Amino acid sequence: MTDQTAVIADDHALIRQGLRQILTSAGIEVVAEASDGLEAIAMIRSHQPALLTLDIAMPYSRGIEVFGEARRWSPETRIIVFSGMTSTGLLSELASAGADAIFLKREELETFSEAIPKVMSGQRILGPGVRELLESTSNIDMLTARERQILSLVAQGLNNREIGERLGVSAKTVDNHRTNLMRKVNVHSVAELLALALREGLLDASRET
Amino acid sequence: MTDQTAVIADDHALIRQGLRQILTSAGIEVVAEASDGLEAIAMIRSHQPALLTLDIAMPYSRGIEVFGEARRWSPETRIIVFSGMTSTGLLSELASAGADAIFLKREELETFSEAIPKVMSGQRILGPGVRELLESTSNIDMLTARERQILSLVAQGLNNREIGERLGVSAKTVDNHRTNLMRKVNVHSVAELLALALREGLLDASRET
DNA sequence: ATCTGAATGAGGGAAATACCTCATTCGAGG
DNA sequence: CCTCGAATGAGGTATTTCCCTCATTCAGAT
Repeated sequence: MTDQTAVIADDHALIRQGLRQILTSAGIEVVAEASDGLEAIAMIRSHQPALLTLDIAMPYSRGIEVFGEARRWSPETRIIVFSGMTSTGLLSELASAGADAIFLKREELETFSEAIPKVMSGQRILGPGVRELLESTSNIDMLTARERQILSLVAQGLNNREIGERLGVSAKTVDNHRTNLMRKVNVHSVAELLALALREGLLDASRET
Repeated sequence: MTDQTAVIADDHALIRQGLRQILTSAGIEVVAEASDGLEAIAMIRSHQPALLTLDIAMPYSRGIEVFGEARRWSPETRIIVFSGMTSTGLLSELASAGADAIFLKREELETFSEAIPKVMSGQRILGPGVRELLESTSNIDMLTARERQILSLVAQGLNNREIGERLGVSAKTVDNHRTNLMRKVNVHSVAELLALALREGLLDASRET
């Protein structure tokens, strides 16, 4: 485990290419690449690399779970998480779940390359963009888990009745959660709510996989 | 202009890294990189490269304009457009505006590297993902300009009255436009509408620059 | 010259949302 | 033990959305 091996997990080939380049230059051997969560877990399990670069493509779904699985199957592996989104909720979840480094994809190249040896030697790194986001205390991250879940379903176009069915609660309960969460973030219509969620990156904007 | 030079325009350093690698391997010299639209135009004007790889980051705003400007200032430059979004509207606009190649960022690496010499020799290429999207006749691109405008305002969280005020028409007119556009895309609530708009990349999902 | 599509506006009704109060349960923490 | 937050659910009302029909104007196409 003291060897310099890495697995890259990202659904964009172009990003993988960039990362491979950076890692190789840093003297790290890229032993496998994965383009989805399942593949990533498989690669982690079989290679037990010293480093994993993990793209959290979709918030509140598999991304964070892939992280957890990776940790579970290869606890010694340092994990660098890349996020395209800017969800403070997800970011802080990752931070407290023990990600060794978190970066936004939009960070500068130097940020990555400088961070790599530090991470390998055990330091924890947050990209500048991530640090900024985590410090900006939007009232958005005081939503409860249930409220976030409902927000996500609202954003998928479901109405209260449908959400209630999906979650196994009454439409009225959903209505209440909605009222509460809307008061918290201070908006007054679905449109405003989704506009905010979109702005804050709570939602996943057009995702495959 | 028969030399093998290229300019890369993309706001993600990681993607630029990947592209630079590919272009260099194809025997093309990357003479400049740009991380925003303005910079891109400046680079195009001063370098007049044989090739431009252009990231259309945001739909319906500067992306398509950057394309037009690039064409204007350097008509001989072949332009490869990369899109992260999947807006058929934007894609077909680009296609008819004469982009030499259009790819989704999620395409396979080979797709890019194989396409480069072809584009340099004058062929026009559409990535498989793009081709697929353009062929899937989504009724989304039969929205009128006014309807798109209203969709955009709805997505900003405004209600009918506010949109009416902003556009100088009655709330009832806005209501009618909404009804029409919702019928066209076959959705039945703001939430559904925005979910679809988001999915189709009609909106700009949290953008910096 | 006519026709079609786009934008404008209205009336009206069914449905959903927004939001208030109130109540119960349950688990975590002081 | 007891309080408090979170989740559940209900009653009730005002507002808004959704969507139907209908009408006028105007520009561009046939």
